[in-house]
Amino acid sequence: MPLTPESISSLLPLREPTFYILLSLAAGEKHGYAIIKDVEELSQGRQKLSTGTLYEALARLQEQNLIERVSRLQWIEDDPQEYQANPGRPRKVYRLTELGYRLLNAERERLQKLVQAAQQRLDHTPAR
Amino acid sequence: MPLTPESISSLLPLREPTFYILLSLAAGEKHGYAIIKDVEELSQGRQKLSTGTLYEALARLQEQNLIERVSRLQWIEDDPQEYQANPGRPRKVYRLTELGYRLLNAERERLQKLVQAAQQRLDHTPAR
DNA sequence: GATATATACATCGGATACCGACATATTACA
DNA sequence: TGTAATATGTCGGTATCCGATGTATATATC
Repeated sequence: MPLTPESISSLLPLREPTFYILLSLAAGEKHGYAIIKDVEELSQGRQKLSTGTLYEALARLQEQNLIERVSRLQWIEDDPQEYQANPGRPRKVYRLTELGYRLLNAERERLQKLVQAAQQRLDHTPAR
Repeated sequence: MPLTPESISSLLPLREPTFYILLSLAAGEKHGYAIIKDVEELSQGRQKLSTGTLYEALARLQEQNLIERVSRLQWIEDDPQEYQANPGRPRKVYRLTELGYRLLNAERERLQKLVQAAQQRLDHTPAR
């Protein structure tokens, strides 16, 4: 059952891998395996997605209407050169939905407030 | 088995409720129920800890050597006025350990970087 | 044409933390 | 005696993560 825009905050907080997956897709549509590599780079090696985490998350996010499949398989419409440079199993490409963008932004804001609150507490507390 | 300082990063990321519990204790030692109320205020109503979450987390964090019991029950050494103003079941008071402080700081730094990375991505991405 | 290699997708079982519901303990006060 | 307030503790269900394992498609090499 797809979610309505109203229920955004009920999906927060996102767990780390999920947040990174959405963040990766915010920069442009990608297929699963590319997300794994992008997230590792984006996080400077801190977040290595396991395939289990990734593909389960993609299925879940799709069901929640936060991401959607780009209809065609990527390699089908690639030109031959591009195709030869990217052999292998056909790819499934995903992109953020409008709702996905909003969720990602909501989570970013939430994290920002959290960090600020933590900053305050820790700064105003005598070092120990 | 208590953890060594070296293993700090293996405990990250913390989940939201756990982070708030440690953050609450960073401002001074507290008993469990007080943490629940403090976190609700600290998070401006966003994080309401269930008792299940709280007391399970306290047991876990203690085992991990991130927090420790203050030896006495609080009400025993309270002066009578204070005692009469705080009736009820005896309290168990906790405080952060040195390791707990370091973990909390590590997590705050990690979150800060995450927020920055997200900020960059979302700012450099065409609005949609 | 068999085998190896690289890319990519998918599923499964175990582990962990969260959560709401429920139960219990201590004291004051009517 | 019983009710309210404060506080701690336990249990079963659930969601997500994660590593291990398996499968699919194509190229290259022998």
